[in-house]
Amino acid sequence: MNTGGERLPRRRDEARALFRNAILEAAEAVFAERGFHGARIQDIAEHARIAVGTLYNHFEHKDEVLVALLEERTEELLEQLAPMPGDPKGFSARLTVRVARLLGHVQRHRAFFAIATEHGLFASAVPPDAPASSRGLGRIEKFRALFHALVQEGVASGELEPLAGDALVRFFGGTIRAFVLSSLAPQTTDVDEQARTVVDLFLHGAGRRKARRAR
Amino acid sequence: MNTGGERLPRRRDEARALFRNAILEAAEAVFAERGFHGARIQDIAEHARIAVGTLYNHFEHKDEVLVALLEERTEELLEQLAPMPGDPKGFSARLTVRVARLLGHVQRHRAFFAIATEHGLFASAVPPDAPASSRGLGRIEKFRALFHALVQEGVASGELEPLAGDALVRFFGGTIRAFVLSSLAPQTTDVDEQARTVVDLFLHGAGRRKARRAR
Amino acid sequence: MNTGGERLPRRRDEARALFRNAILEAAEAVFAERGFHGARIQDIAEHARIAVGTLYNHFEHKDEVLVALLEERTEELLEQLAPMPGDPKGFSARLTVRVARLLGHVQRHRAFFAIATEHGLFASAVPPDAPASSRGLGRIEKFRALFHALVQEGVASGELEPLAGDALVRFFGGTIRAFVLSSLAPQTTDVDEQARTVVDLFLHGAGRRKARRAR
Amino acid sequence: MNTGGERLPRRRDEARALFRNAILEAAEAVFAERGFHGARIQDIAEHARIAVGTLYNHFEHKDEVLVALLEERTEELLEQLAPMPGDPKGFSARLTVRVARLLGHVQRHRAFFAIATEHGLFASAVPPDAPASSRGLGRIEKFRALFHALVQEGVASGELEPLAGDALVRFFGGTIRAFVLSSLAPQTTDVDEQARTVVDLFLHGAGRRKARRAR
DNA sequence: TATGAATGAGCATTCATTCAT
DNA sequence: CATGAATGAATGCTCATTCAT
Repeated sequence: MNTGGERLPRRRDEARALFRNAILEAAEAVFAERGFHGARIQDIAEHARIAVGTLYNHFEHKDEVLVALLEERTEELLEQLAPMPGDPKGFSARLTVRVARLLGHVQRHRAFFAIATEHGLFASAVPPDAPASSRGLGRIEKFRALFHALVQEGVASGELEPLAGDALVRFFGGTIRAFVLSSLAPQTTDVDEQARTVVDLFLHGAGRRKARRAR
Repeated sequence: MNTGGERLPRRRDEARALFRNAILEAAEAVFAERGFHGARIQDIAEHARIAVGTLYNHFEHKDEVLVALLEERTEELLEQLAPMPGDPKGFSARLTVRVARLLGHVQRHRAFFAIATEHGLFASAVPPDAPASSRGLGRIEKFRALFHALVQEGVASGELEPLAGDALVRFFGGTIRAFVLSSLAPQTTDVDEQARTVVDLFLHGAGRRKARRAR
Repeated sequence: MNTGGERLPRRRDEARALFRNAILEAAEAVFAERGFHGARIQDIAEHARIAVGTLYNHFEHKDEVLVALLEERTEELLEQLAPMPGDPKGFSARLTVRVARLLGHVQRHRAFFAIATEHGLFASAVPPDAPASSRGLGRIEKFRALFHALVQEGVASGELEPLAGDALVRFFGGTIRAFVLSSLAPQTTDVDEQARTVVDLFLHGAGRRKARRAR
Repeated sequence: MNTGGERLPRRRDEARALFRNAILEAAEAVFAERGFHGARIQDIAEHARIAVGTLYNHFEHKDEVLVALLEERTEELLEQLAPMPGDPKGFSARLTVRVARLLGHVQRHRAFFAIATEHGLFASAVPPDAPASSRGLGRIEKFRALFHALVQEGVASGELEPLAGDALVRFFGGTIRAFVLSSLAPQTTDVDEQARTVVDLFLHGAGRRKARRAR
């Protein structure tokens, strides 16, 4: 049974979502090509095949477009780290598949993440007063929270050394980031292989091991 | 022998260096306060107590100021990683004191490095076409080269696992970066303690260890 | 006889009038608060609780709303100057009560007249090419005509000096305007007292009088 | 004797004044032709044969240009009302020549005063919050003050009836304004004749006089 | 006829860069 | 060389108006 009263609002919302999406995709492309400051609102609008005014019906400021885009892609990125049905059981194996998923997602949105890293995707240590950054903090926090949860998981499972402060969290973030950056390079790399390296290094470090079986 | 011919040029060069320095310091302050795009050439010139035109006698473009500044501070940063007379002998101990020096330097130039990290201090993976970045590559390369050398040192000493590719280099960079970022936060942190953590994590990872002596 | 054919149109007209009125009242409020250029069509529509499109079903341009509003309030203003049943007989007494009515009306629509005076309520001497003003002339003319009639009345009654040209008309207008402006100030003023002053000054000027009875 | 130390600053100031003047004159022309809101900064700059940026080196905002212009012309207008060497002695005769000067000045800057009257030259009763108006108040006040002084002069000389409040001041203002407006009309009018009428009406009103000698 | 989202021309303002002094 | 005023291209954003529903 179709309740007519809902149909119109739903259509409207769908339309809004379509626009919003088109704008964000256009923005992703233009930002990736020209960088944030080089991207003109005009360009984004044209790329989305809408008028400038229309864009401004959906976003108040240019900043807001970038923030929304970061938000959106971040959310997706975080989803890659979430557990999924077929994931293996052991902590390190689980971690490996998750990291592989994350690296894969980054590679698929390579161009965008390249500029996103410059706009505080992972961390802008001392955020400027810009309004964009205010919401940005929330974004960073989500990362930190998820990393934190992952680390706790490892500590709980006994596979991670309980370390004071958030050193482990930062360490994990830094390790991930280092490999995310290399994922951005144009040459295709084996994501699974990379993920294994990430997790191995994260767990055992770069130090020489006496006897080591399969890694 | 008349050294007059040399004296004047030397004076001139000294004067040029003074100007250049004043400009870079002013730029550091203004960039730190307003970010690169928020900093007007005018502001920098005023802060350096010179005229805009004078600034343009020393730098061709605004970009160039940023690049020169990154170059300068990077150079200093790299110097912190170089071996120094009183440094201990063992690889990990040597590494620790070097990392401590680096973190200390970052803390001293906190405000600047905060914005520098956003402008590819450590790595901008897919550099945009901006002229600034073209020279930037050289800067990144210096880092990579130094990190590479450090890692080789460790491998040679037998304390680092020889890993294919530049994974170790990236891993080291990522680990450093993670802690550099936290150095940028306003609270004073114990640099030596941090350095120990960095090196320990770098060497042994976050995994649980059976028996561990002093870290 | 079936009046149905008339009923509907009448209803329609009533509806139109309701809309028109709501719009004009909303416009009065918004113009008063933000001035003509500061008032967005959107604001007016919202204030009238209708959609922008609806407003455009009743007025072709933004200008037209202002003009209609001026027209409407002007008409009312002119009505205050018209003779009314209980008015006294002598010219100056008649004039006084009329002026008192006018000042009272202005005070009641204070906010609007404040901006109206800036948009040629009384006179925009050299009208710009704006379409708004073209009809505006008619409005000014109505004033002039009414003032003219009043002056003629006075001349006919022998109480006004017959002066060449429209000097008297302008003089009367200027005098009225001076006191209208002060009526716009927020402090409540005694309208009757003001009207007496207006008429007295208009009739006898500001010059010193030898012996003067009750004014 | 030429003091070199002063020459340069003086030149600079002269240059500034020249620019400022050119801008104001251009603005007068463009405002007069298109009205304030119709005048684009671009137009004004072009008319002054300078670049837009240059205009902004002399005025912060578009508003400021209008305000400065009003200020400037107002000042000149007020100067017309000031006593001058050859002026006659008696109050009314003195007043007449002053008013004639004022009307003459208005006629010479006809186009500008036409739009100025719409922007609060004489009085904007309830000033909007616009920054432009804040200084505007000072301008109005100068008028009021001068009118007030003139009126006091008349009262002191015994030729004006001492009236409570500022009624006389407003009355004078209104009378002047009425004739200023008609001065704005394109037909050339005899300024002296008009001035006589203004003063006569101001002094004796429009009422019928028994016996009247020379006016 | 009411609606309100889409439209895009229009404009103030900024700021890197130049160049006459 | 130092100076700093002049330059004008570039761009974010507004808002009256249209029109498909």
